[in-house]
Amino acid sequence: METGKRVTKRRAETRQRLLEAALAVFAEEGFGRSTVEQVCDRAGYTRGAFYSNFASLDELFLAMWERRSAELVTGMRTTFDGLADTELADVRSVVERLLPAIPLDDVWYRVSAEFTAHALRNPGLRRVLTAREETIADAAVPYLVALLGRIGRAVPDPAALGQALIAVHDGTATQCLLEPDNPTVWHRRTDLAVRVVTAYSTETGGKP
Amino acid sequence: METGKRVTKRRAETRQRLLEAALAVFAEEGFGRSTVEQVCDRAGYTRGAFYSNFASLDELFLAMWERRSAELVTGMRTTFDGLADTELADVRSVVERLLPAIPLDDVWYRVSAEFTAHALRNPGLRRVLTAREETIADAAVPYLVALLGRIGRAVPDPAALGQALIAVHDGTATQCLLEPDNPTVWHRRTDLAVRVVTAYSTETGGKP
DNA sequence: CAGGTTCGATGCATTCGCGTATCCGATACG
DNA sequence: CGTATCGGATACGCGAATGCATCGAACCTG
Repeated sequence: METGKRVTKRRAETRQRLLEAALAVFAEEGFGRSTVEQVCDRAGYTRGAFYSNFASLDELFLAMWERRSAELVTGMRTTFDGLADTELADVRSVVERLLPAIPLDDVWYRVSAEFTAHALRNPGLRRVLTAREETIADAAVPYLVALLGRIGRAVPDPAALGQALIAVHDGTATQCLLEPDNPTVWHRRTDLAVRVVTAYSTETGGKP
Repeated sequence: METGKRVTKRRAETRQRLLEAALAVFAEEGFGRSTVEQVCDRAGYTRGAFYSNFASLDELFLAMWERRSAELVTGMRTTFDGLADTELADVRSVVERLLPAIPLDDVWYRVSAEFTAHALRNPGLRRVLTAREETIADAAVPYLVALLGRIGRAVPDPAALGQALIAVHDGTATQCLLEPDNPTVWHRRTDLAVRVVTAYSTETGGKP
């Protein structure tokens, strides 16, 4: 009786499996070189199922990306909630708690990078991407600000810090995944984050 | 009589035009969705010419990327040389001289982003990419260090600064090109660079 | 300027991927 | 339970892109 959706059930399962398959296929082949059939094969369906659920590969790509990145944000949020009361001494310790909350998934990052390139070509997708980045910043920065407050630091311009951290994350993520076995790169990633957070916050009077 | 290359002349021209066409086509369509024929059409040749010069689109992609990125580095070098004697007061003025030397080319960045994604899938290309980043850092950091020296600042760990700046550049470039008409993003880009350079350098005694 | 060589054009066969139209089994509903 | 609807499979035709094999023209060389 509800308005709109009259049909459901295994359909969700099918969609889900197609989306998962797409992530894997895109990561291996690259989005541009991927075909509808590859995705269907991996998901265990035929093209009929695909076209019954999506109009095009582009649409699937977008749907997959949105779902996945949304999951990432919620994952971040819960992780943040988990570390409510931990020992915090300085900026470095704060960063070292928060950074691992953003997992560097090789598979996801490949797809993510291609989505960015894709978005740069499609004005419509640009808004989607920037909106997502805003969401991420809005999710992370308040926690960061709170934690910094606990060690006696204030953040004059949270939005600027958010944008800076996203840039730092993206940039260093590339470097880390290009040389996953080079520990130096990873250390420098943390270092950079620490310095940026420091630079965007100021010491205040006392710590509780 | 020289060993090796016995043939040349218009071939260079052909190659060149194919490479240029490839850049444009890849930027518009994305590498993955580009075809040999599209590149040839834009260059004014037929597929015969292509297969006579390259074995595959992948090979062309790599060749084009290498040429272009090499040009970028030499371009940077000459620009740096040009600003030998300019007024420099503080870190910000230094950054404001150096940043524009790295042009944010929309077309190139799209291709570049896809190449990165491509490299993440091909171990062989990873080395190529990291090597190029090293080259870029090696080209830029010495100038930066020298300029900082002129305003009484030293850089304890130039390599770390190099990696940090590359990350910052890549990350903020994405943001700027996603919202090219948003001046805030651009300002923050410069800001971030200034703060990072500041954080990675220390004040010394006097300035000449 | 004559010779052979090289470069790029052309034609062809083939494979690949797409999108649709149709059919059959599964599923919800009365 | 029977039945109507839905979801995915199957089958088909089409267009596009590939890679090669061959041909004619442009190019150096002596």
